[in-house]
Amino acid sequence: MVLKSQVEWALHCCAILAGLPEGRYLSTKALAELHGLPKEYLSKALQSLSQAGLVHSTLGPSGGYRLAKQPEELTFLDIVEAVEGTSRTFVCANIRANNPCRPKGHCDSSPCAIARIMWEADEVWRQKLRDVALSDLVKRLSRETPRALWKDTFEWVLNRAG
Amino acid sequence: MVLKSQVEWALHCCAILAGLPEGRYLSTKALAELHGLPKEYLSKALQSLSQAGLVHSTLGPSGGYRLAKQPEELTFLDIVEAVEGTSRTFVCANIRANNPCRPKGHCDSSPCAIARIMWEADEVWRQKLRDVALSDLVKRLSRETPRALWKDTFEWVLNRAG
DNA sequence: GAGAGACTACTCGGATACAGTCTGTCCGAGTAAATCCGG
DNA sequence: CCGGATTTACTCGGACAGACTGTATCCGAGTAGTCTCTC
Repeated sequence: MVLKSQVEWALHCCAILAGLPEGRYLSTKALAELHGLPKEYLSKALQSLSQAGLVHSTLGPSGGYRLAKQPEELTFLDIVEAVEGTSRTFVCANIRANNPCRPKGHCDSSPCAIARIMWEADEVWRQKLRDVALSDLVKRLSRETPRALWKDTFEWVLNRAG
Repeated sequence: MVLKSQVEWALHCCAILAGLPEGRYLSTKALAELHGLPKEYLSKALQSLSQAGLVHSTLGPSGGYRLAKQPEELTFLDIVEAVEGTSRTFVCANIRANNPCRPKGHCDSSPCAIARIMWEADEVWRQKLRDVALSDLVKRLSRETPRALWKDTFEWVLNRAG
């Protein structure tokens, strides 16, 4: 059970988009080159973000993507769920219903205890991701990235931004 | 990103095995019939538990599986990791290294901030699963399952146990 | 110089392969119980 | 009747296919800005 690589890509792209000046757009091509990723496939991840309403897109030359909200209002969970889907990581097939000792017509009043425990764990995972805003990520990255590289990168981005 | 169905099966099987008297074994066939599962495939889940050292197996007639430890010493995480593997749910491809602005020979001192955040979330998920022992599950199940069904089930199991 | 039409660059979506994993099945190796045979 | 060797029945464990999802690529349709050509 591993998250798709698109999750990582989407997070990196959002971090870049968060540093984009208001009103500017950055194309899939630029994002793909910046991260060394296949453009066509990366576009699928960005489409997911777009469909989830996290980013806004514009067509035509100098088109591309920008964030649809402020970085403070976007959480890790928003991005992860946009790509990975919102369904829980544990699905309960309710196999207890197959117990041959079970009286016919017996109906379970509540979900299986196993499922509830697994869902609780799933929920703390999601909560942890909800607690981190995109702005927090940008702060961390700017602190940990060498000053020169950070500056060069955003110069590069601005040259490519429409 | 969804856990395999074998995880659910393994948890249910361990709950049954936890109710088995000391020294008795229960076969894959019995566990499969009890849960309405394909015997051959369920055996793969049990093999995983066996390889992880969570259960002990015996061959021959009246052979099968029993827990290798006390239910208090087995956690949800043990069982989940035995089936699903211990690797993290987020893998970092370190795509920041592909940044064309990066000076040659630059070496990252620490893992990417994105990976660290994702790994923290992964860790709280695991911790939540670590906090629940198999004995806790059995307690919950015995409380929530109708008395008669609970009794009949273990009678059925004891008749099949070698 | 201004406006209309053609052109270009980009996004978006669908169609199409390829690979890896999950699901499911089969058969062989090995063992414990049961049986058989000799004493 | 008893004990040991043999047979048998049953188990686990690994090897072997099919289905599904994730990964990756390509191409066409639609759009907005740009360019060109005409008046």
